[in-house]
Amino acid sequence: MGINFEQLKKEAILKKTKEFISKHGMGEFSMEKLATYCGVAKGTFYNYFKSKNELLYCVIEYSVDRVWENLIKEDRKLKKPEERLFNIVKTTIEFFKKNRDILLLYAHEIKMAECIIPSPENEHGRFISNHLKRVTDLIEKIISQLGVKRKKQKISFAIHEQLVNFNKFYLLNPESEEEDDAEALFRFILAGLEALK
Amino acid sequence: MGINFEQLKKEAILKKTKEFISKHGMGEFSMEKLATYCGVAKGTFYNYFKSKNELLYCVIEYSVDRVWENLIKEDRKLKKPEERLFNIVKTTIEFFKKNRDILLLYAHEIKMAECIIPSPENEHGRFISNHLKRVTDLIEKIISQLGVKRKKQKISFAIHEQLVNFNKFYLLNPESEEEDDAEALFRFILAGLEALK
Amino acid sequence: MGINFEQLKKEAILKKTKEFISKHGMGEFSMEKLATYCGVAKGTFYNYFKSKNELLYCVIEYSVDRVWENLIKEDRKLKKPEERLFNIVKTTIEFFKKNRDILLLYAHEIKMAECIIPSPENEHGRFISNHLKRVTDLIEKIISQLGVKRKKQKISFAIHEQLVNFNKFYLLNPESEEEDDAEALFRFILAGLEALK
Amino acid sequence: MGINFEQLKKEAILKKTKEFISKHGMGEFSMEKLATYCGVAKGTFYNYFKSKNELLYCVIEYSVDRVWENLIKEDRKLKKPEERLFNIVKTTIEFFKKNRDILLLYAHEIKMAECIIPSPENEHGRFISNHLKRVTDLIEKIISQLGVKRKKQKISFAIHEQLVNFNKFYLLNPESEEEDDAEALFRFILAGLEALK
DNA sequence: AATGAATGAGTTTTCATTCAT
DNA sequence: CATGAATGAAAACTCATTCAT
Repeated sequence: MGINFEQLKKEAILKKTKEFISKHGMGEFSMEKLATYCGVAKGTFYNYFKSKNELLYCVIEYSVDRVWENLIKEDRKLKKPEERLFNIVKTTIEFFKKNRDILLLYAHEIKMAECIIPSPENEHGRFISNHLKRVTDLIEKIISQLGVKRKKQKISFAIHEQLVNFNKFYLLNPESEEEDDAEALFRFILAGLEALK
Repeated sequence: MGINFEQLKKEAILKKTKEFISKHGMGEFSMEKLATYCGVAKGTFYNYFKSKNELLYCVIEYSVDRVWENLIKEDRKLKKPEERLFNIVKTTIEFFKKNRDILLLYAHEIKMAECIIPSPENEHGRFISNHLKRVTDLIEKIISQLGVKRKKQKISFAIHEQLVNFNKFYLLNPESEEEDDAEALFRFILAGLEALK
Repeated sequence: MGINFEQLKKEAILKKTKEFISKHGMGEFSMEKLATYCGVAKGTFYNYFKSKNELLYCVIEYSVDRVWENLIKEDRKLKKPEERLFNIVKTTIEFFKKNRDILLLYAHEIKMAECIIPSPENEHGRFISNHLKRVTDLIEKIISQLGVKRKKQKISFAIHEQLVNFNKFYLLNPESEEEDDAEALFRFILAGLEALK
Repeated sequence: MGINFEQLKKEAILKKTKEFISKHGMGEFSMEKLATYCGVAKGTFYNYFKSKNELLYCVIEYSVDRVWENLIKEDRKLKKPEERLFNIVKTTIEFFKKNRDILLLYAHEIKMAECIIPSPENEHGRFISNHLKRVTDLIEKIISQLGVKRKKQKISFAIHEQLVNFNKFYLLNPESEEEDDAEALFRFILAGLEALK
């Protein structure tokens, strides 16, 4: 059982692509420019991904899997619903804070999926849909434990959107990051949930 | 004081463009296809807008102004902060529910602005920034009235993102629209705010 | 009922393309070079033909239709099978002599159809098949009149191939063209047919 | 005097290439695909042939030499011109029937030579020209024996083209192969030749 | 000798924009 | 003003060939 070099190289490309988009934005993106940035030939990408779109889809899916990993690893160690909810708030905010390029990709994915709604007609659309589902399902279970009875699915969705999009605030106001933002948001959400029991 | 035909035609184009994007998505968008859809020649657009991007920026700005108009018209009639907050929740959700095409445009604007952060370097970026500011400022004032002291700007932003993005839920789950979603969200937010006093 | 400018322009492009291939061969062919040769922009071709392959298919079909027109126009005026056969021999040889570029295209079509056998799976393949059929059917009727009973379809095919490919001889031996080649071939074929009655 | 391994490998590659083209057609041909089909690495080909075109030229020349071998071996045993002519008709038709892939290559060679006329400017063009000449010269001698006086070169060429291209009929009509086609063609040609004495 | 990842020149194709009518 | 054919820059993609291992 040797090392999967193919996989390693794929991931190296995905990482560099993420980095490029993060630095220069999607408006600057082209296979040519990416090749120059990566210091490889254009054709090389096509040895690993069958088209530009496939490469971009993979970057998104790769990033999205990293978010989930971060989230679930900690969640598994926790029991109390309050702690689990706090973990989600904190981890999500932290993760996007450290990976702002993903935010851009997330946003752009909307365009690539050719619609804000991840289309169920293609594999990538289904991947994004499924990811959304696994995260909101997790939140749903937690708020269930907290005693929320009605509109659990909607509220889970609303909370998730809030966390994911909150990071835009840091992008717009780079100087205003504080340690206890996650805690404030957590208290805000927890109190809100109380009102829905 | 005659009729401003120029302006009328511009608005007719903006409306049709919004409609086209709403129906076919940005993935299908091209000046050619838009021309066919509008029943005019491609060149005509260039008599009213200096480029494709300007046209699209104008569509967004036109739509965004409609959101604000709806919001502020009702807000001016109200006094109590709870009522004003409820108006924002209700109006925003309702508006996007009725104008899902704007949601798509909003999303795509991210791409056009070539960055999720409305760039302060161009007029459109400034317009979007300013719009965001006027809405969050309004929310900030209201939650101030409600007694919130700390992190008012951030919380206003978080609430606004939640309302704007909540509509995605309807897009993903078309069958699940209910009358009292706005009320539930309002109660959730109001209770949350209490915790931050 | 005005002039069909679209059609006229299409035909002008087809003629020029034929000319280019005739002059420079398929090995030199590219949309770029063709554009330069025609004195128009690359993009122009795509306003009239949806892809490079469609353009090439159209050139062949256009040429092939010219062959048929030449053949059938005269055939309709004739009654005696000997006269009709002579017309086919003479017209085919003459036509290819005057339109050697078509010969090259005919040959290349083999490659484009991705097989020497015109594939029944695509429209172009069907067009070529049908053309082959209409010509050999015509020959078949004539040799029937001449009293041939057996293997009429095969013999018609063999005669047609001989006529179409005979022109290669002129290409290989440019100096050896003579007036009475058609007559000699006609006598050769006619006598051969006698033996198959 | 050891075994020429180099030559053995070259021939193994040529055989496999012929086979590949026969199975999948030139449209599917690429060095990559051929490598997979042969179970060797792309680079290997370049140890034996200096380019893709050289490889393909060699395949054609290899095949063409097999045709000639078949033809001449039997011819040497025969004396009567009728028998010799029948041998050519029969052997050519049989050979192409058994080696349809060559037909495809022959056809494609036209493209590679970048002209239907085998170009005298390169070695391959000269090879094809010479092959054509040795076959038509043989036919010319035979029809001379049969008493044909005029246009012997042209008639030889016409007969050869007819035999080579007759196989296309079998490709187009796979079900219609018969034992006595060669005989019918032979009688057709023989009778035709009588008329040219 | 064999390998196959990397290469990059060369192609096809798209589409916003212009401009003569 | 409206038109839409023509434009051509820019982008995606292919594949024969090379070369380090």
